[in-house]
Amino acid sequence: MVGELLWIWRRMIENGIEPNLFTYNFMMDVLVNSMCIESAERVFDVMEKGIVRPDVVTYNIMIKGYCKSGKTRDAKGKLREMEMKRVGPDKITYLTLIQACYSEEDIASCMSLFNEMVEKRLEIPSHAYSLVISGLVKEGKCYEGFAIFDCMVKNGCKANVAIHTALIDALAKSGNGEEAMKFFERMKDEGCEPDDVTYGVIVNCLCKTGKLDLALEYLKFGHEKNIRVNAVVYSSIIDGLGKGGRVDEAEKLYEEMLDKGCTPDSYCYNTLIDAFTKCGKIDEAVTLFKRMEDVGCDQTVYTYTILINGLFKEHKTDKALEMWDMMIDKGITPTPASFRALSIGLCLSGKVARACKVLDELASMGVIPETAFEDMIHVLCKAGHVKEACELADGIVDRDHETPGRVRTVLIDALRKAGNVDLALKLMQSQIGIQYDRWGSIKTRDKFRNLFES
DNA sequence: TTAGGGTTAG
Repeated sequence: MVGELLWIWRRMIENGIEPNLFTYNFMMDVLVNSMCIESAERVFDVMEKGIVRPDVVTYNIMIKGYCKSGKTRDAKGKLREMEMKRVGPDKITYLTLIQACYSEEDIASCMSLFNEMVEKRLEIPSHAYSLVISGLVKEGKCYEGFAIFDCMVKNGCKANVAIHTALIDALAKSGNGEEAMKFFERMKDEGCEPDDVTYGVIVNCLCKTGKLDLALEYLKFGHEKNIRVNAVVYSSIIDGLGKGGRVDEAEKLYEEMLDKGCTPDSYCYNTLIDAFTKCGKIDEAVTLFKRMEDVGCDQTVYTYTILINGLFKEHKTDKALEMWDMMIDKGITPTPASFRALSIGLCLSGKVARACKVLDELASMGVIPETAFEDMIHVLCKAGHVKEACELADGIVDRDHETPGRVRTVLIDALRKAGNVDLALKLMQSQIGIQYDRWGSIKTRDKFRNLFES
């Protein structure tokens, strides 16, 4: 398409036909949609130097191009350029930019762009409200989200199903389950028809607040009313059932899901695997893990974390380590939570050194789980392996991972939380771990493990 | 001629 267009374009120029604004913009849009951003930039430059100057549409297309290629900064620069060249940005300019900032989770920029729209008295499309409200509530700013919602209603803009859904979800997540249900009723009263995503949010809210049977009723209702029941609805209920110890029902629901032709996603598999590991059905969990691979469903860092936790719970240390290695081999980046699962399991099975080795390997990969040592020290103290905790603390300082003062604080806290108040006090009163000279550098350092000798 | 949403897990 682009090649043919360029050919025609060249013929036009050769025959002395000067493209008009419409042709230029059309050309720019084709280039941008084909991700030929640099070519679009060149056309833009030609226009700027020629007779047919870029108008608001040309700018909007260029901004779209920058946003599509992740160059949000350039896109914002183009907006300022428009203002300098006195080409007034319109609602499409702002909406394109707000969308890009929203995708990058830069809600502060969404807000300031939105405010500019308000100041310029531009017509605000419902989608702009949608993005700003969703962005605010995602950041936990429920109150601010509702303020924009009220302002939207005042301006005569009707809230659509997405805005209502985002607000219901925000209420549910901030612990106002009842308010969420009230808002759901209000939405229906106002003639806004809930869709499958709204039901997903409602069902999830019910599951999280322990109203599982009500969630199951909604599922039944959905089937009766022929509402599309999506994988999220199933995952939420399967998770709720699993966490409530109703694993057989969770499994049945998974089968129902398959019967109804709803494809389980990785969330769904993970929740069911989690349910299996929690009730000791580790073999079933591993079977499901293998099935994910067979059906081409991505095994994520969550899948591995759940299984590593489950395998350690069943004292299958080698299998858990195998799972960890498999994850690394597949190029899946471990998260602090996944390392926590591994390190806790290893520490509790007496393999503290192995956990430290994995931690060093992670550091060489550039992955540093921030609370790793703290977690390990806490878990060792909690299990009564205080001597190992102290040895680990020494190891941490020896490897220059942390300062003696910081490790000392962590150890005191861990001892206190584990109920070992005597040792915590002893450590507080002693000089172990921290001996500084008068310039503030470490003079000599006593080992934490000496806590047992004095 | 250009823009377009919200939900789920360790």
